[in-house]
Amino acid sequence: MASTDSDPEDAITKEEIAGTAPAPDPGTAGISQGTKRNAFTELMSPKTKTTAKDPGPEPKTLASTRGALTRSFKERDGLGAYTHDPASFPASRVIYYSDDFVAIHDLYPKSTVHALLLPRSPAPSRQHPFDAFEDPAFLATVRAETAKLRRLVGKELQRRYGRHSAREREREAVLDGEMEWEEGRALPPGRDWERELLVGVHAHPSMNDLHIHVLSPDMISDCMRHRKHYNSFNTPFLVDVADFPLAADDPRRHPGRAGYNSRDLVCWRCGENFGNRFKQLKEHLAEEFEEWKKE
Amino acid sequence: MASTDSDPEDAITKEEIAGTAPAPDPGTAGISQGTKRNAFTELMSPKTKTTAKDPGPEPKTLASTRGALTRSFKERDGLGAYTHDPASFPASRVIYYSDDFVAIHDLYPKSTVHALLLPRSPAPSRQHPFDAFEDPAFLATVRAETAKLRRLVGKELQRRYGRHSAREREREAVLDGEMEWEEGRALPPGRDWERELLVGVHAHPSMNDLHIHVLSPDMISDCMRHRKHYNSFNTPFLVDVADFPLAADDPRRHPGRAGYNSRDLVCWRCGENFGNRFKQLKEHLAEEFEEWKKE
DNA sequence: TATTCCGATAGTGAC
DNA sequence: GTCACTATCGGAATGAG
Ligand SMILES: Nc1ncnc2c1ncn2[C@@H]1O[C@H](COP(=O)(O)O)[C@@H](O)[C@H]1O
Ligand SMILES: Nc1ncnc2c1ncn2[C@@H]1O[C@H](COP(=O)(O)O)[C@@H](O)[C@H]1O
Ligand SMILES: [Zn+2]
Ligand SMILES: [Zn+2]
Repeated sequence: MASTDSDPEDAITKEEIAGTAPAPDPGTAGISQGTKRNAFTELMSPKTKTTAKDPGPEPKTLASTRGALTRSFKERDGLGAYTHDPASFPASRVIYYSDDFVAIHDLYPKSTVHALLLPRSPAPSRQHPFDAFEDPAFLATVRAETAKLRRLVGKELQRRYGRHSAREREREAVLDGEMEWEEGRALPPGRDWERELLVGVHAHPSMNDLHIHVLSPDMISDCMRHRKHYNSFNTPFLVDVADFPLAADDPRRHPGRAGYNSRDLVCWRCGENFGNRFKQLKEHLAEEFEEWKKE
Repeated sequence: MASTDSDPEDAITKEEIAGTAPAPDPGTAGISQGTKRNAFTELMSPKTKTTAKDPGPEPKTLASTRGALTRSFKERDGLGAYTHDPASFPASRVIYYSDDFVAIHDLYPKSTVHALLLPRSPAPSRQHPFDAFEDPAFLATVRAETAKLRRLVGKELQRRYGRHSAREREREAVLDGEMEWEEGRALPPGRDWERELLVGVHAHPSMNDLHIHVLSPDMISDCMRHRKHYNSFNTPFLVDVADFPLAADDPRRHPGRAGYNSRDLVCWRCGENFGNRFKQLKEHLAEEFEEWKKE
């Protein structure tokens, strides 16, 4: 039961990444590909009591950033800080950035891995995603960048949970010569972590700056606190980037009318219906998480 | 601010009434009429952490009583213990009893003084009050006994709050010769505490044994905890004993349909509407209580 | 369908 | 509309050298 210091599921500490300037190469910046640890680890989860060293979801940090920008970031404008000045954030928060995009770790992750892709173009950033994605050129660049971030998040899941995975271990065993394998036959592919990721936008975002969610399907997080959190990622309220542009009569254009957020709670993995019993769903999800890792 | 040991608003301790057997005379038993203190004082209020000396609203006491009776008192039958064996309770709980009635202090009082009258006749005791009161003879005896308890409770209010009351002090001043008063003119009557008491039954009782509430209108109590508590004494859900027998089409026969218990919270004294804001109502009631005592 | 705090509402179990 | 416990649901504020 005791986890070791090098447990890949552990979050690294702030100190361990201190001084690491965000790398300019958007493809790999913030990811130490050959090492066990990388920037895809999170700060201490929010709302747990803040320590002296780590003030948690930092109103202080945002406030100080704001001073430099002569601009006020209200509650729902919090993501603007990242696109305005990505360099001011530690690598534990900003995964990478370029002139056009910033990728970050969600400050209130709803799964064990939860990243956001933030386009930096001011105009579409202020639009509703359904409107912004009407522009085919913009949609294309977002899709391409989302694919990149998706690969990174997939690799992070592999790094964290690969050792639990039956498929990954099979591949490893063949590679290490520990398992019989027909000469010339293709290697076992290992697990396709990317395929299971949730990638999309909320039908009615609360944060004003355009952002695309890229997250593990596990829904394991202390920040997952109520029904709307869960349903926003496990109903049509989450609109896959692949689904754009939306038809004019797509019901997801009226998420309130469709009532996605008030649906019964249903396990994403086995379909069990939990009604309103959020806490029981959470306990069930913890069990599903263990099984899921083993696939 | 510091209260003295003899503050008439204080509850007396269990020790002070220890060994006091309930007096057989239902008219005055449990009330020490000539003294400052009497049995109209309450045990430590429930749900505050129980001490070793006073276990609070005593599941222990009821459980041990049950053993002697070879009978199980479930949650909603808790009042049966008093009519079955009133002598087994301390005078701080049982105000008085006779062959036909037991008067007790409500274990979860919803006002500073809150008594219950329990008829001991088994048949009507198990009926809904609306049905039991269809019997004119029974209703007459209940009315007479309720009038007695009402007088006792009125006297208790006078004992507790009389020193704050302008009308009581006026009378006292005349009696003491401290105030000019025309020769032969009737004395100032003092305050009619009885008149303000709430006396009645709940349109849909939760406790199975027939009981009549007799309580101060102040609604000041730690046991007053939610909207239904308050509305059950401050809407037509409380049916005055004087209103019986009820007409066949009286809307109070269908309290759920009438929605009394889900009404907005309205101050009993000034009529201010607090909507759903129970806590604010409670704070307001504390202020009203101070003013009310001064009347 | 931002978080957080606080409080009102709702379901359960009570031997 | 018993109590007591837990959990769910609901509104309001969120900034201010
Ligand atoms: N200051 C912040 N930094 C990073 N992520 C945030 C911040 N504030 C909110 N979020 C996340 O932004 C997302 C906004 O969700 P939505 O607007 O519903 O698509 C949520 O997942 C939040 O956890
Ligand atoms: N064990 C008990 N001893 C004395 N009073 C009780 C007991 N249990 C409940 N009560 C009171 O009985 C009353 C029942 O209210 P109702 O049935 O709505 O008329 C409430 O005022 C309770 O506080
Ligand atoms: Zn499941
Ligand atoms: Zn008032």
